[in-house]
Amino acid sequence: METETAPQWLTDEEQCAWRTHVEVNRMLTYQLEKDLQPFNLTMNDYDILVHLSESDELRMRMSDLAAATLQSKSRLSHQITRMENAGLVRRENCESDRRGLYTVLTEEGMETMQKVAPHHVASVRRHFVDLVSPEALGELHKALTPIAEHLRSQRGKP
Amino acid sequence: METETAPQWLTDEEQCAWRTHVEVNRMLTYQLEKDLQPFNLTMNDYDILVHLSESDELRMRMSDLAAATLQSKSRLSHQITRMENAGLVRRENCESDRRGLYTVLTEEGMETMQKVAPHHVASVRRHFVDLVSPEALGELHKALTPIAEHLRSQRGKP
DNA sequence: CCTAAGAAGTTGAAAGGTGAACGAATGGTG
DNA sequence: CACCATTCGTTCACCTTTCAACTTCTTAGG
Repeated sequence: METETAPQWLTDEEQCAWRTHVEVNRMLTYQLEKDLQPFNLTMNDYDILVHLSESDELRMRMSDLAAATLQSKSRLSHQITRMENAGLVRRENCESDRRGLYTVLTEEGMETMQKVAPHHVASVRRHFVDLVSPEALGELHKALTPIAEHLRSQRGKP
Repeated sequence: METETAPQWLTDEEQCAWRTHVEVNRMLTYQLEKDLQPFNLTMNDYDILVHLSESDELRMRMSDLAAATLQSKSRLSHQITRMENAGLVRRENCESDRRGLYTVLTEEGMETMQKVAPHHVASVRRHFVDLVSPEALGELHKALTPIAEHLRSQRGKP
């Protein structure tokens, strides 16, 4: 039995909006990454530092950190090894679950964070936030919210 | 001489909007990539097929394709080698500039494109376009346009 | 012309990412 | 308690991306 349906192509407006969105993301990622380079950090590094610095006791379980930063355990494991070698974080055993580990922000990691954050924020302003009015930013946020919710609900489905 | 300035942190609204934007992008990329997997294509592959299929004579110079898809020449070269092995494209010499090469869409590449496109479009609808009203999509587009322009103007600066 | 500067693309090694398989530890169930 | 499914995090083999070096060709200037 055929269940073929005529494809529901995008209208011109939809296509334009979609392509702009994709393009902005790629270029934005590129710029932010570039602005972090002088500090020898990637966005991935930075993201992890942010999560740790905002968490209780400056530490997070590997799994939680992987979920929070939307990456696989495998990738995070490699990533943390690199950051450990760079002195930004340190692994620490978990008392309550001996399979588990904490990633802990080191003093040096914290200092790096504090040094870099203003530059990164400036970069986000320069390439994104300050380019649109607060109202437009609000609209943007409102438009993206249902999408974010949908995508969160999809995570790890068939 | 100190040129230190108090960092201009993001307001709560700005931060929320920004974080949502980043999160949407990561999750969306993940989903779209996943929806292409059954066809043995990555978004990078697909993007290249789209560019070729929309270009004159179904062919583009390597450099132009690299610029259009926002990747380095080196990366594109490896990428095209893989796609060539998969039979989707073929390299062809350029008469007018003997340093140059064309990437040409093959018959098989075209067929793949036609087979996959409806699914990909459906995926874009399901995870993005259809989740917001046409008005909201318009607002989103309007908000992103100045950002896109700014970023285009930044490409390859110091 | 001839030459030097530079553009087009490729290459190979090193770094980063992926996914399956693994050992260790946990926790619910009979 | 003993079992087995499940979770935690790492590791291995394999693939992709990056970066710098390189070849070949073009082009602008003397």
